[in-house]
Amino acid sequence: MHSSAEENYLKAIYKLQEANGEMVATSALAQVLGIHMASVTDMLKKMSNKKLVAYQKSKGFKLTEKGRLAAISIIRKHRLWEVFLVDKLRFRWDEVHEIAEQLEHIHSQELIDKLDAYLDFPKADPHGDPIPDAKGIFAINKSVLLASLAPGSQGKFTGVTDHSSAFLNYLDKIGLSLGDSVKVKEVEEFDKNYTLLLKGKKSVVVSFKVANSLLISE
Amino acid sequence: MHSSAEENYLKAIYKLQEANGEMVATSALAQVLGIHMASVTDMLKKMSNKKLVAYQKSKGFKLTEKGRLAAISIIRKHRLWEVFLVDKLRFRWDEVHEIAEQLEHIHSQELIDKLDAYLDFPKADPHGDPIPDAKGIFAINKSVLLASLAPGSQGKFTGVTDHSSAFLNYLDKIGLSLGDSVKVKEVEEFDKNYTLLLKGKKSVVVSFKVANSLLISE
DNA sequence: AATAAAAATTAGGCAAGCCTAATATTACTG
DNA sequence: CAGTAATATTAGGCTTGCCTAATTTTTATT
Repeated sequence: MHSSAEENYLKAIYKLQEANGEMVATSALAQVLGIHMASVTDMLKKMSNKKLVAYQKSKGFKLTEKGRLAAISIIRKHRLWEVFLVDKLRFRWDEVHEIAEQLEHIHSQELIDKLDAYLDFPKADPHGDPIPDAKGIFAINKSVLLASLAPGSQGKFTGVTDHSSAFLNYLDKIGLSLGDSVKVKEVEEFDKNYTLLLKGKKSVVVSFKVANSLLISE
Repeated sequence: MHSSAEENYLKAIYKLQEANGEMVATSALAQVLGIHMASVTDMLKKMSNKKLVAYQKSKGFKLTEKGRLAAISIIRKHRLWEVFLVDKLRFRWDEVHEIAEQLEHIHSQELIDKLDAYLDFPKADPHGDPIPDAKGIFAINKSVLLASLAPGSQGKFTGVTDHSSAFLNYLDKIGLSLGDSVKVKEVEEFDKNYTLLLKGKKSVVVSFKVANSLLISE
């Protein structure tokens, strides 16, 4: 079994690879984990010996298949626990991340399988992030960033890329919830502000920063 | 916040004090934690500095009030998680201990309070062990060991002192469940075997070892 | 290409928690 | 009460996962 530290590395590398392509840099990892580069070098040497990551000198490193499967398993746990916290324990969607960060490190295959069944095999967590099944397969997610849409396009709001409390609370405040239909009414050239039409009625203006953190499907 | 290691010490010391009176010996703790005495000495020095335990040289040590409260909080978490695993996730009562050993170290007061409410404020875990409330108060438990009862006495089976899978499976096998009424029909002088009458009908013969692990109330 | 800046690694250290071996203390027993 | 056994403690070490400081390698800039 892997240590919590290793699991956090695996998860972070997985997410960096997803976001920025194949190879991941020591510095990028150090930044997202909030630790120093020397420590990352250290750890990656160990994880490389365990065949969880593969080096390519002066190109960075990436997960091996073994590492990828381990990472997905952790992500699965994290997201299932988030569903539990919101659906069953009635936490708000902006409160669950830190607790799930702890729960994801509980080691028990049977626990996570039973939790999955208890939650009725959810396909996405409270932030719209897809939950891989027991075999590590994601129900395909073809969402795009709202910021990539042209005026006139519309779709369904199905996820966020910023999981901070501040951002999630802002969405609550402007009345935007997962599943809502969203239409891009106008994009202001000058400041890149987006004017959106929510659920076919309310209109709100959001910054590029916000538009770039919203995932739209369909 | 305390480390998992510290929490395990706190819990173990609490249980030893409960079982054997005031002072706890280094050797006893080393034995139940499965680590060496020198390590225990080490750790207790640190925990003593943190005012979690109080030394009395050559008499052993015991929990301070601060330590006692911390221990009870961990026990509360452990037992609530056990209820969750059995009542909600449908684990068997002999499967939950190891998983709860991990879950008990999750740090979030809000989580445990919401879990408590979700489970409808249970007073005992699946093994009959009392669950302290949020203030650390136990609903009083006046159970006695079945092995201390004279022939003819009867009561309700409300708990166990042995939480091993082997023992719990044995109870399942002989058909003894929490809440059942039990009458001591006979105690054999020679080998200390107990003949019990379960639920007023079935009669079973159990060893002293078993009788000494069953808690009877009422 | 020379130089500066950025990225990565190496070397040496530290705290937590464990270990073994050696020593000291306390308790038990004849 | 001496001698042994049981208990405890000290001393020195190890691994994990982090740190700082120094150095090397790579990349970017002129």
